[in-house]
Order: sequence, then C-alpha cells, then structure tokens
Amino acid sequence: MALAVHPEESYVEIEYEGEKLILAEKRLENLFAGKGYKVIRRFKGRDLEYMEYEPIFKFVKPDKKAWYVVCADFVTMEEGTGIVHIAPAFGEEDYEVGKVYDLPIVQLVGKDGKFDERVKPWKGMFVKDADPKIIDYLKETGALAWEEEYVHEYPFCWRCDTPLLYYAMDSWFIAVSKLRENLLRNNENIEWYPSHIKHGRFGDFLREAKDWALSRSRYWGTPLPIWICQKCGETMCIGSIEELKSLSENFPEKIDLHKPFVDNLILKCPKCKGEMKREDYVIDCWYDSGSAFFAQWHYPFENVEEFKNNFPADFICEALDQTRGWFYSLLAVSTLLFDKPPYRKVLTLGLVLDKQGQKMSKSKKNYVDPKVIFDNEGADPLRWYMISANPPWAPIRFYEEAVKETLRRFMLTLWNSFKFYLTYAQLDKFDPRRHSVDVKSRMHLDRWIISKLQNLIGEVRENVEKFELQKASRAIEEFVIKDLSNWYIRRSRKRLWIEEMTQEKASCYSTLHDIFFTLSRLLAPFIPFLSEAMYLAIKTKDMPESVHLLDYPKKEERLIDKDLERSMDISRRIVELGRVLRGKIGVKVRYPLSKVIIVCGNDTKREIEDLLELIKEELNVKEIIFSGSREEAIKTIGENNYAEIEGEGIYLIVDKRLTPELFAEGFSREIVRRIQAMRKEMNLSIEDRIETEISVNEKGREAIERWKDYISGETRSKKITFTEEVKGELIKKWKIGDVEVTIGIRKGT
RNA sequence: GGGCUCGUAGCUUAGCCUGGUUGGAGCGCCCGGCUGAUAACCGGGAGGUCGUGAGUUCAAAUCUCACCGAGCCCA
Repeated sequence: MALAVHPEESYVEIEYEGEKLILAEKRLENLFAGKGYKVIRRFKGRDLEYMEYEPIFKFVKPDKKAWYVVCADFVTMEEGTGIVHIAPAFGEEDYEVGKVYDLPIVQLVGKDGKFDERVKPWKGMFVKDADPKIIDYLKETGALAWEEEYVHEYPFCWRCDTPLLYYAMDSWFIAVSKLRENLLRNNENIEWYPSHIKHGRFGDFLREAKDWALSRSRYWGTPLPIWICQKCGETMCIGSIEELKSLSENFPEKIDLHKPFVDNLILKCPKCKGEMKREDYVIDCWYDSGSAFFAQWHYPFENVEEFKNNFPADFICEALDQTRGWFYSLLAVSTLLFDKPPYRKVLTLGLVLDKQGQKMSKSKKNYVDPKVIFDNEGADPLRWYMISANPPWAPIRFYEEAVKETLRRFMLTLWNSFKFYLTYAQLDKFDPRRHSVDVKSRMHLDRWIISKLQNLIGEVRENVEKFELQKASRAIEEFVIKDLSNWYIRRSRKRLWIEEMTQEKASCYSTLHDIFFTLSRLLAPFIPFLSEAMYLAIKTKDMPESVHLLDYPKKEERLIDKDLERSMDISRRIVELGRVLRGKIGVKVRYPLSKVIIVCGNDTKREIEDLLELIKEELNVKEIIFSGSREEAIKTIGENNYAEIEGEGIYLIVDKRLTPELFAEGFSREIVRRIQAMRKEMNLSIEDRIETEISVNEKGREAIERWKDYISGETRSKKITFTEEVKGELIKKWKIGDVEVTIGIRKGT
C-alpha cells in the first residue's frame, strides 16, 4: 500500500541501461558496483515523502489514498534497496506506519493463508507457494530488477512446523498498560528467588507492560463472555451462570460453559429485546492460569472465607520460561481484580537441559524418558540429583549417569548404614522404648554424632528457608557419608559384636535410632519414598502411620557440644597422620604397634584425652604417650627405632619395631579376615558355626596358636585344626606377606 | 537487534556478596592399603591460562569495563 524510506538517509536517482531508478545511496555501492550507471540527482529520504508511484498490482481499489512514499525509522541500509514495501495487514511495523499515514488496510489473504478470489492469477493458492509464481510474473512484466536468495529467520508453528503468517486481526484487549504503576508496586511486595529476577527480567517486563491481547480464535475453550445485540449493538459482559440464565430463554438443565456449547444459548437484549450473540472468541488460556489463585476456590461464588484465608499464596514455583507466562498472568489478573500480589514468594526454577546443554523439549526429542530413570535408578535418586546438583534456579544438565552416581554415592550409603542398624538391632531385639539410654549417659562417640546431627538440622532448616536446597542436601550428604557411615558406624562396629546387651551397645543403638528417626523426617521432603521406608521400619505402634504426618525436626541446642566436636576433629586429624606414617614405614594397620608418642601442647592434650581409646583402636597401637618435646620422645623410643610425621604443629612419633608378639596378633587378624571372606563367599549367615582346617609354616602356626581363641571367636569356628592335607567345603590358598597359608572351612553341625 | 543469567580440573561443583595462607571437594584416572553393613572406605599421586583482554589495588577467581562463548526471554 506504500513504500517506506528512511527520512534521514541519502537517496539517489540513477540512469542505468536506459532506465531511471531510485535507491538508497549506501546501497548503490553494493548493488551496482562496477556497473555502468549515472547519478542524476541526490536527495534525503524525507524529500520523497508523499511521492506517488504506480503499484505493480491493482487487485482492489483502496478506500483511502494509497501508493505513495512514507518515512519510517526502521528502514535499514544493510540490505535491499533502502526502500521497503509496506502492507499494514501483515506485520506490526507495517501496521504502525499505516496508522501514522492513515493507509488503507487491504487484506487479500484469507485465514487459511490462501489468496482470495480478488487475486485472480493466484486465487486459492497458499501464499508461500505463490511466491515463485509471483516472481515469474514480475520477470515477465519487466518489473523485477533482479532476484537473489538469502537466509533469514522465520517463525514456524511449534506444533505442525508450518510457516506462520503475520496477519492483522481484530482482537479484544485488556488495557494492562494503564496498570503499569500498580503492577510495579505489587511486585515490590513479592520475594523473588533468585532475587535478580524481581527488578531484572520481570521488573523490566512490567515497566513496559503491553495491553493483553485476550481473544483467541479456537474451536474449543473458555468463551469470551461478551454478548452483542444484533439489533441495537448493546454490549454485555456476563459474569455468572445466574446472569446467563436470567437472560436466556433456552437454558438447559446441564450446561457446559465452554465454547462451542455455550453458543447454543440465545440471549435477549435487556434494552431492545433483540437477539444477542456472543463474540466468537475464546480467552487466552494464560488468563485461565492467571486466575487459578481464586478460581481454585470457585470464588466469589463459594468458599469466600477459604479464599480470603489463602490469599495471597505463600509460595509458587515454576521454571524460568514462565516469568512472562504464569508468574505474569497471575500478577496481572490479581492486580486487575484486587490490586494485590497473588503470591508472597516465588521460586524460579532453572531449565532442565540435556547432556549437551540444550533445553529438553518434546519437539526436539532430546529428553530422557523418566520411566527409564524410574526403572533403573528410582524416583528418589532422581529427586536427590535434581535437588543436590545445583541451586534450584540454575539450569541443570540431566543424564542417566548423573542420577546413577547419586544413587551410588549417597542413597546406597544411607540405605546400607540403615540396614546395618536394622540388622543388628533386630538381632538384639533392641526396643527404643525399653532400652533407650539417656543422651547424657552415652559414650563420647555417641554424643559427638548427636551434636553433629543437631548442627545438621539447623543447617538444613536455614538453607531450606532460603530455597538453597542444594546446600541443605549437601550438608545431609556430608553428614551421612563422612560422619555417620565412615566414622561413627565404623568406630561402633566392635561394640555391637559383643553378644550380650551391654550399656555401650544400648547406647549405640539408641544413638542410631535417634539418627535414623531424625534423618527420616529431615529427608522426607527430599526423598519421600526412602525416608518413609526407613520410618516404617523403625516406627512403633503408637507413632503416626507415615513420616509425612510428622513435624520437621528442630535443632536442640542442649545436645550440641562444640568442645567435643573440636576434640573429635583433632582426633580424626591425628588418626589421619598416623595412617600416613604407617604407609611410610610399610606396616599395615592390622599389625599393632607398641607405642605412639603424641607431641603437642597441653591444650591439645586436654582436648583429646577423652578420645584416646578411640585413637588407640583406630591406629592400632598398644600405648599412647603424651610428650611436650620431640627430642625427648625420640629418646624414649630410641634413635634407630622411631618414625615420625608432623601436621598442624602436632608430631606423631611411633616405635616401628614389629616384635614376634605384635606380629602374631596382626597375623591372626590376617587369618580372621581370610576366613571371614570365605564365609561370605559361602553365603553363610552371621550366626552359622564352622569348622576350620589350616596348613601353614612354623612361624604362622605359632602365631595362630597364640591367638586361637580369638580366631575361633571371631570366625565362629567350633574347632581349628592344623594339618598338611586341608579338607573342607571351601578350600583357599592365601599368601600373607611372605607366608603361604591354605585354609579350608565347612559349615558346622 | 535488546534484556537477564552463566563460564573454576576430563565431568559435577565450593569459594565471588564482604579482595589477602600453596583455589577446596566429589566422580573418573594411576599407585598402595582396608573390608562379614557398604558396587563402600582409607592413604598417596597426576590433572587448573579460575572463558579472553584491559583497568582499580601493595594484593584480583573475587571489584570495574570491553570482548568471546552458552542458555533463556523478548523483538
């Protein structure tokens, strides 16, 4: 309908092969370089304004003045001629220019995307299919200077992948732009996670809020509730079923309020009694979701109190791509109706990406089938991975291997720790209601992990409050793996091996019970299935039937003992040093050493004194001595017999001599381990008794004889016999150091 | 084209707001050890231009700017 030029750019008229052409000067170089042309004159784009031209097609006679030059800032000098054809019915910029110049809107394309009968040469043809034919026509008539192909972006239907057409249509709008100030003010009362969205992506959007194009052309959906009288033009917006009923004459007993069913109703105009027809649109479905906060209560028709008590919602959550979707439509509707924010806190989740970092989408088919994960790893490992890998708002790469890793590292460790407790507690018929030991009377190790557990509760609650779920879950992971599994349970195993129910044992069971009861509640929102399984296994009859009915644990300050925690830290550090030292002198932990001297200050000494037994066991030394001087310590052990290591100012000095007595003890433990491995291989249960036969050299035999009772006890051997010809259900040859041993075992009767 | 976010070891990441020991950890890899809850664990090792460049500073992964790359939204 018009041609647009940039008002400030320079244009030229040239003579080329006997024709006169007008184009932008900047384009002249690109298009006519090396060709013989002559510039006739030069002028600003603005000088061309309102110049009329002969259109190539005249299929209709417009109802307004058309076919002249207009000025527009969006015309660029990057491509083409610097002169842009304008069709106000196709494209937003064209439409805007059309409004400024009062250009006619001519629509020769139907909603099916085909030319109508007025376009005689191509009527009924899809416009994109007509393109090459139009080009041919232009060539024939000499209107085409040249043609070229170039690549540009173009929107396609995400569902059926066909090209979309820009198309000017009548629509109903909500004048949201008039509410910008209210939207911004209400946004101020919303807590955003992460916070940058509030004034960033979302705030920016609100500042330039556009009117909401509400109407959609669909066969089915929520009808636009606007009826217009066919006779007098009276327009009504219907707000309830009652209102519909009172105005219609054929209201059925059962009504489906969706389009198209609602259009069976004929309404009577209250003004002229004429027939009213509904506007044939449905409402943008974002309006529906934006209404969820009151529609869920069927407010205002019902549940007025419930609605009031629940408005605004405490919390909503969706992915980042919904910033301008749901988060916006909720706020817009709520601002329109109540001028209040509809939610207090909003958590914006990051997108789930594939292994290559691409957004997972149904159309790209680059998603992992959740059923595969459910089958192979399970729903809880999936949750734990999603929660612990990243802050919730960061994009997360998702692939099966990552979930598998989570399962292996955390979930299995947790479950195995729990099974360990369960197995032994059941074996001992431990009943927390009868055997429970008061925390104050428990051992240091027990009070230590209870203290750590209380800290954990505090840390988890703090981070969950801030939606830093990854920090909360990582804290739990560290507790379970490092403190519970790798230290507490490892250090406690021995006391559970004693057959009768000692105070030490009851103390351990009480502690483990407390831990798993707390963990099941602490983990319930993260891994609902596994925590429920844990809870059900330990719950007694008088407790609620599901962990999900219990309150979330609260930190109990009285159970926290910072001094004890520090003592344990130092002790663990000393044990670590000791292990490195053993590695250096090449004596395995299984072989006891006679003494270690800890050279440290009095403060450190005081701090670890209560935990000496534990250090002794873990390092497997007979005696621990404190000293204030390294030289003295070395003198005590002897110049030639010591080895040492230092860390954080603490020296460990050991006697590295392995006497025959120490060797015998270590060797017997080697034997025990081999027999245990064989029991496991035979799938014997823990209680099963066995008979053992051993063939070994004199040195080994001597060692074993010395510790025979110990070996029989540990391996539940009814008898141990030495023989040249070893017999048994399972016979194995071992090499322990430089000693060869053959062991045979059979299940005892 | 515009806005926002992100970029640390092969992978997943902590540290960045509030600048200051040799930038931690897990997985994987190599070596050694341990193991009757554990496909677990313990000790050691290799592996880092902290995206690139400039600036501020006595001092920058950290603060500022520009650029490069990725993602999302909008046009």
